[in-house]
Amino acid sequence: MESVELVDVLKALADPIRLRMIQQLVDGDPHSKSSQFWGFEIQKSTLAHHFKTLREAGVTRTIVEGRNHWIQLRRAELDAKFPGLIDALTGHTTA
Amino acid sequence: MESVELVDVLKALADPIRLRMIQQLVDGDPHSKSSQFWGFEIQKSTLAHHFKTLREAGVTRTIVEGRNHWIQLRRAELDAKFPGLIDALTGHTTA
DNA sequence: AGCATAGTTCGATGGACGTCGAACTATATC
DNA sequence: GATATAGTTCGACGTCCATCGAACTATGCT
Repeated sequence: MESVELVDVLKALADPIRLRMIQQLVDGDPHSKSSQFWGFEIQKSTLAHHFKTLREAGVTRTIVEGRNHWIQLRRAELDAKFPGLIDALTGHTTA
Repeated sequence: MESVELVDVLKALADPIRLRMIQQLVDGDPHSKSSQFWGFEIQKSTLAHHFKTLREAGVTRTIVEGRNHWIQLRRAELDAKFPGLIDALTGHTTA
């Protein structure tokens, strides 16, 4: 996590799909990777690609439970390293 | 400015050069576009490309004074539309 | 007018990226 | 073991983008 750079986080989030993903993940809870949950009209291989991009950028972690995978925002680490960033990117825009 | 989308701002700032640019512009004052000011080791055509990218994303404005051009962060508009974003991207990284 | 300077625009190039289908891995169920 | 299901990986394809050099525009200066 120490090696996570801001510019790489921004690259990861500068995509409409992935930006909406973290906005849905902002509550900090693990969410299913099942495509039904997200409502994107993309193939599951593309979905997996976006999950990987977020994880490799240090934005999310993956939890595996048997056949089911969960994705979770690394809220605490991100807030510690980039204070205010997640808040600014997720819904507090018009508040 | 109403049509400025968050994802497009992120695309504009998800580049090492342009991220450093807005970090130098964060004081809100106009800064010379002269390459000496920035200290990047890139050609002036590339510099102009980055200026254009920031401007078209709604992040900066350009002020022309005779032969000299100035670039300025659109601080107030960005703060109004994306509260906390500029703060989060400029300098609070290691604090 | 002639020349220098500040900055942009254009065309080309190489690399990165989003998307997809197909193949693959791994777990669950019968 | 056989089959189904969840999700990833791989290869290909097309598009976008950062970079550069050269040409261009426009202002200032002599």
